[in-house]
Amino acid sequence: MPDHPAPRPRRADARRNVDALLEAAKDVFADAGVDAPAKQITDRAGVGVGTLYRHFPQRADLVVAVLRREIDACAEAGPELAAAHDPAGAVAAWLHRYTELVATKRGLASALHSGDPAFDALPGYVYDRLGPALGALLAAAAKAGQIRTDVTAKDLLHAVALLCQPVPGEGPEYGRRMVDMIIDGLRYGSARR
Amino acid sequence: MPDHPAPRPRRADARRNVDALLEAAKDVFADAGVDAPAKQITDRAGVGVGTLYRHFPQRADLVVAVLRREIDACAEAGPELAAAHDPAGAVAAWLHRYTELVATKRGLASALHSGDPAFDALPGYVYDRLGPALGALLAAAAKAGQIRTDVTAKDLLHAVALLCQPVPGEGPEYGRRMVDMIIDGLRYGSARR
Amino acid sequence: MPDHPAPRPRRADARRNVDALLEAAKDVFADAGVDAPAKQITDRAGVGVGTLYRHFPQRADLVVAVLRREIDACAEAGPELAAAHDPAGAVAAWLHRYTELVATKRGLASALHSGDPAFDALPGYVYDRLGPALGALLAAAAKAGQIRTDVTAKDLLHAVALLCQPVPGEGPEYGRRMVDMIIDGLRYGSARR
Amino acid sequence: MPDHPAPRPRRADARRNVDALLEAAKDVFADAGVDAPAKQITDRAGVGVGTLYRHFPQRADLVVAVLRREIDACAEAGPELAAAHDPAGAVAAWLHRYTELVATKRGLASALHSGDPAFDALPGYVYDRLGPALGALLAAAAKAGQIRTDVTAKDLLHAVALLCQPVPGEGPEYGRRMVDMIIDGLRYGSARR
DNA sequence: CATGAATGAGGTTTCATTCAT
DNA sequence: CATGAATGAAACCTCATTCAT
Repeated sequence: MPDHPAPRPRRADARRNVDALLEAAKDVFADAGVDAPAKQITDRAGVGVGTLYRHFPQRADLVVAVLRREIDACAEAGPELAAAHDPAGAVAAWLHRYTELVATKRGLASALHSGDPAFDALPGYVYDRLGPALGALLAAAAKAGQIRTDVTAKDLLHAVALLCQPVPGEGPEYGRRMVDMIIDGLRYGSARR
Repeated sequence: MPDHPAPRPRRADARRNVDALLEAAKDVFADAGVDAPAKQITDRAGVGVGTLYRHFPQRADLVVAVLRREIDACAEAGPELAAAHDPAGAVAAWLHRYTELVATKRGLASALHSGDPAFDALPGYVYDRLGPALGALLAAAAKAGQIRTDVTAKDLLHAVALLCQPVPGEGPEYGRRMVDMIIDGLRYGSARR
Repeated sequence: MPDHPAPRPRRADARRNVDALLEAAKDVFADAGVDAPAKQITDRAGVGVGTLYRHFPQRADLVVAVLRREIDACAEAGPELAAAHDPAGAVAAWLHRYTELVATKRGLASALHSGDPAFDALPGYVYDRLGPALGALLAAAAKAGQIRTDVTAKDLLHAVALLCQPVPGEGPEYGRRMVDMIIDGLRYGSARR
Repeated sequence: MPDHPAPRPRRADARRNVDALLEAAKDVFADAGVDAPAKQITDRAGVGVGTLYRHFPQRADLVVAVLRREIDACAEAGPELAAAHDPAGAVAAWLHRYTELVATKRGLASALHSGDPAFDALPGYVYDRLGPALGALLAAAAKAGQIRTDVTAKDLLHAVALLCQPVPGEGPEYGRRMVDMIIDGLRYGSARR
């Protein structure tokens, strides 16, 4: 498993700026696409443009950082959800959380397709981080006899990514319904067995 | 069924230019996204920028025209495919053809999501044009006893649009496999019956 | 006195087009300045742009033609006004008419100042045409003892052009008041004498 | 008396640029009219086009700034002229100075007539700034018994603006003669009294 | 002769990026 | 380190002019 280092400034104010930029960039990318003017991001983050370029010299650096942050947050949501739901419910809750990431990734689609080698590592990062996170929840639910056992985390990540993409003309509840349907499938397999 | 008029210039040279622009725009949009510079399109079409702006004053006008052209081409491909394949094969062939349109539409996703009212009529246009086209093929295959009868054209259009989207990190053969899987499902339902 | 030939097409439809263009250009110049798009003029005239360029190959040709038309119309208004008013009243009426020309000329000011030699003949044309026109009215009024006799047509044309220019921030009645004041001065001089 | 704030950049280099732009714009407007290409202005000012648009996002902003600068300069010329001439001579000198402003304003006429509300405040600004400036000179000259006392600053500003406008076909000495004539009128009234 | 489609130079404006403060 | 002013390349779009129809 490759390691994926993330740059972190030392000084507290610098770190605050980086955080603000990532938060702002996530929102702006969602609102206006990856090609949104840098000024829009720095204004929302409350910093000067120079600060953006100090921390993220290339636009791709910022995009990668935003996505990794989202991926990390999604991966790290596992334990908390496991504590708050029964095993199968935790899987469902986590998959719903995961669709947010899918939606984000979709917003960045044009950047990801740009061919810039800076993005090459991202798909691997997704599975490295999310595979184990979902895998643990699946294992727990399978152990509890609540879901079928023949579905891998990777398959599920893939299927949900496809089926739960936000569809033009449909609201977010559409993806929600799709996830619920998948969960039902997982449970059904368990019950029949 | 609402009518969807498409403006067509009178003069022969003007029509040639419009055609060249649409063809060029389709390719450029696929290569470089909807926000590609206008010059890239006009150069590929072999016309001056002024010609682009004469026929498509707004960027949205061009996008809409490209999509309608694709939709029309897809709808009109039905009869030819019906003649070249057995009924179920024609459905499969048409769905493969349809995935090209899905891929195109995906490239224009950011435009379609822009909220510009110019795009409002497009989703309806898709179903108005493609529903009957696929419907006819389905009916023929069902009549021949080759596929199950309880799937509507609209459902199928929707499912294929979701499942056969080109996936980042996967080649086009991925979508192909997915369509084949769906077709198998249609045939299987027929056999069981 | 130099002669000032004006081009006139032979065919009736061509002449109609030229007239329509001059009328349209006068209005458009007044509304939107001399730099208004040619299309605006041709649309208002109801002809194609090619027709404009056939008759007025240079923009200056059109400007000159519009002004000469206005000057001619102003000059030719003399007899009619003489018939409709008493002698001094005819002078006043004609000077009011003349302020319209001044206002027009003012709208074309930037063109006239452009240094284009095409405009060189215009100032002379103004005096050649309007001097006699006003002169005749002045002579009649002087002969009738209604106005003073020591003011030349040229002086008056000049003074009125200065004092009755439309002023930013003042409506057209301002120029009217100024003309009336001048007329009073002319009469007063007559009375005192 | 309303206040008319003028925005001034903080940084020294920014202020230098703004000054250079205003100076350049004044000259270019005089040479080539208000519609002169922005590039012409920035080249003369020795800055990039972006700098122009940073400080004056709209063309009207630049026009207003140029005019206010001219008005201010004219108003502030009073004391110096008062020190250099006898009282009536100072009035004459100031009115000559004022005709430069009139000429400038005339060059911007088409902009001022555009109906853009950005210009609405300008006429008021003229009288607010120049009324007191000329008023002080008039009062001093009247007190010295050199000119008549029954002419207000506003009347004079207005009359000079009309009569001393540069006339097509006449050089600048024409306006000079007109001002001198007016000054004579002012003195004559004093003498007769 | 009239038309209006095509052209492309030339203007405006935006914005990524650098760098003085 | 942070800021935001300056830069200018590059995009947009308009419109004067030509010329095929």
